[in-house]
Amino acid sequence: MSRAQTRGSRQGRAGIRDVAAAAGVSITTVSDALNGKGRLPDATRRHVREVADRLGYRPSAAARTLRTGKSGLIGLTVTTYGDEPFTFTEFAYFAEMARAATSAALARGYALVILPATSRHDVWSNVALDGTVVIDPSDHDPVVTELVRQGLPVVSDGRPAGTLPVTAWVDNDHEAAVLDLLDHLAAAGARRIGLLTGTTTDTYTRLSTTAYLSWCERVGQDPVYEAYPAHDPCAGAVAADRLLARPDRPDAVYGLFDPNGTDLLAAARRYGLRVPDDLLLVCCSESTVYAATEPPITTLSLKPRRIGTAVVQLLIDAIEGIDTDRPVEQVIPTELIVRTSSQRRPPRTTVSPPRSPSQE
Amino acid sequence: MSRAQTRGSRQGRAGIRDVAAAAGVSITTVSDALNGKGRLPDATRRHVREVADRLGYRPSAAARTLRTGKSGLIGLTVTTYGDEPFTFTEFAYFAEMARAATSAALARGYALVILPATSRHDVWSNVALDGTVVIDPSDHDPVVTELVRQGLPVVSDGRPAGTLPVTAWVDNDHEAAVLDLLDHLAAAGARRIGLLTGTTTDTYTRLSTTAYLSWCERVGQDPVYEAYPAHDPCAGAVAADRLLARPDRPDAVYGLFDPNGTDLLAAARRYGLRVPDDLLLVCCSESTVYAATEPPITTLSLKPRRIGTAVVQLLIDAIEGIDTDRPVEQVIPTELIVRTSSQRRPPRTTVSPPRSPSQE
DNA sequence: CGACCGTGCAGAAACGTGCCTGTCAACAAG
DNA sequence: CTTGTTGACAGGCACGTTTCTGCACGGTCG
Repeated sequence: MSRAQTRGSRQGRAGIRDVAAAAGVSITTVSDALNGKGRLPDATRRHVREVADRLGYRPSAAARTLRTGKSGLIGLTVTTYGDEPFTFTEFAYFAEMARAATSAALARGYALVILPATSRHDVWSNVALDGTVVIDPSDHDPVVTELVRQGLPVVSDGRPAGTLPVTAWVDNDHEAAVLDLLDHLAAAGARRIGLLTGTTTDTYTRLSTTAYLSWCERVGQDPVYEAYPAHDPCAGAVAADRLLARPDRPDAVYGLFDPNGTDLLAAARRYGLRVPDDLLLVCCSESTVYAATEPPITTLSLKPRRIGTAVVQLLIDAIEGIDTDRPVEQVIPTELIVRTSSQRRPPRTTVSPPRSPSQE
Repeated sequence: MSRAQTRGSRQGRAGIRDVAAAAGVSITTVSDALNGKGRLPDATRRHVREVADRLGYRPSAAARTLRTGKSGLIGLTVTTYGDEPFTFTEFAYFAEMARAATSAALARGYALVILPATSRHDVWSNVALDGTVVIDPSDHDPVVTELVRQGLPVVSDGRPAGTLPVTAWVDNDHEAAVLDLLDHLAAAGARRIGLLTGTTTDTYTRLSTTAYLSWCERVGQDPVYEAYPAHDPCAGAVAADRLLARPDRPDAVYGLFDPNGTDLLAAARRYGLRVPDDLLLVCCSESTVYAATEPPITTLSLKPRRIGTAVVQLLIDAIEGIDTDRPVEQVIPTELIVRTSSQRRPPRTTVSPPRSPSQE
């Protein structure tokens, strides 16, 4: 009795015991009634629900997690440069991808936790995750191997390098995208295509660059490229300038990173080059600003929304042990959004409209 | 003994019991040794740590949360339009703010959970939060009142409207910022300043608009503005067009939302207006693209990184019951980044350099 | 020499759920 | 009347920690 009083006078939230006592039933009945399990008459169910509502009862997430082993939390791990969680160059991509992932997770009753890969270990072990999404994991990522060792499903955005044992992955076909794009530029009249690339060794940069080199070899063009540390927003402008200052100046450029479009446009203005007449321009970006620049710039979209959605679906399937017919290795097609900057002879005077927000 | 065997042969992770058994000490000793509590000789501490490492022991976050009542998780709630977690117009702001908030939280041992305000209730109650950051809560936000009722600290980004009982808040002085900005335009020679604003009733839009109206009244100018639903990216371009098509066409425009800069620039081109000669332009944005547009556009920065950091610091202080000397109502100054678009007579030929990434 | 005290550790009670195992009544079939 | 069956609930254990309480022990002091 003194126990009951202690509980009853407890500060804060009401527990399942209080509900059981107030409803005149047992704890089991309350649990079953609220979770829709067991075999109870509807009258009891309604009664218990009503009492729970009246007391403002909210089940303890921690206790439920401890008991069931499922927390309903998914980690969203993003590679970091320096001490900031995500890098400048991937802003729009990450934002869109995270947005889609959050939506998809929420629709299936999960929430997303942002966890930088380089974060202190104590934070990682302090949150109970059901699984993790890893964006572009590095070669032998210690975080990934540790998670896999703990038996947690890990789905990566980006084909895992080496023998990284992820549960599933989703990626674009970066090589095909670059080859397509270079063909597009060549068809528009480009004779010497330059590349603005990064000095980092992540998969995206590596695959795109080798695709460029092999394309050059195939068509017999000397490669013309500049590499810079992609995490430094100022270095991009400098590298764009360097590329256009070369004696073997290209008449078309593809920039691998989001801000390269404005960087290259500014550099072209500085050298008095007209776009697209003197210089064709394409960059990889998710930003809508390139629809309204002067001139509008052709972009390669990696479809981050589809990737974010796919990654989360795969992860939750793995968590819940559902054997869907979804392949565990998915390749999402890219989309080349052709605008003025890559058309030497604009066949129409109309400008492609801004992308609809309700795209898939 | 059969118990011990059952435990020993358990699949998956090792528990604190296993560590205690392997180290030949009690559970208490293990807990104290790993958490740096109690009074133990260093030899015992080292021994226990070593055994724990050898077994790959990771304490269960759920059990710890259940016992201590602290989860180390902070909610990041963002208002939603439609079914997507965050809106288009706030992309750069939200991304920067979330990035800073994540960093600040991580530095103090917390992780962030993204939780849209309109999400289903079951997701909210399924995650154990120590507190929540709310971005721009609406008037009588039901989520906020519910959280406060549960005794959780809530810190809002944006001055809470009405009598919303938040623990603390951080905001810009939007009125002062707009007044300053309008003075800046007037000093640059603007005679009739127009406004591109939103139809929503959130605090930011409301305060900025009333500041504009009161400034107009003070200087005796007729207000010239167009409002549009800010969550629709296409509507912005249309509204920008409408504003410049008016018979009382303004010779300077301030756009409240991030994409308004490119929208207005495109509209000006359509009407053959030169910037800044025929039209002065300023918009509120965190995007770096406006440093490289033609011409570069003056922007008002709300300093989302400082806001994100401040919000998290206040929240964690409240969670941990620390009585700092930090004020619970903080006003962060805005920054007007003056570029060519708002200077009728460019005094220099140099263009302001892109902002350094290492700004505070 | 007994009372006292600080040290080093162990036992066990929570934390709040979910679920497995019973119990008890009612009822039908034999 | 006995026995099997089924519905409607109660009891109690387990999840893996943290932490309060307390025991044994050796040394010190009155």
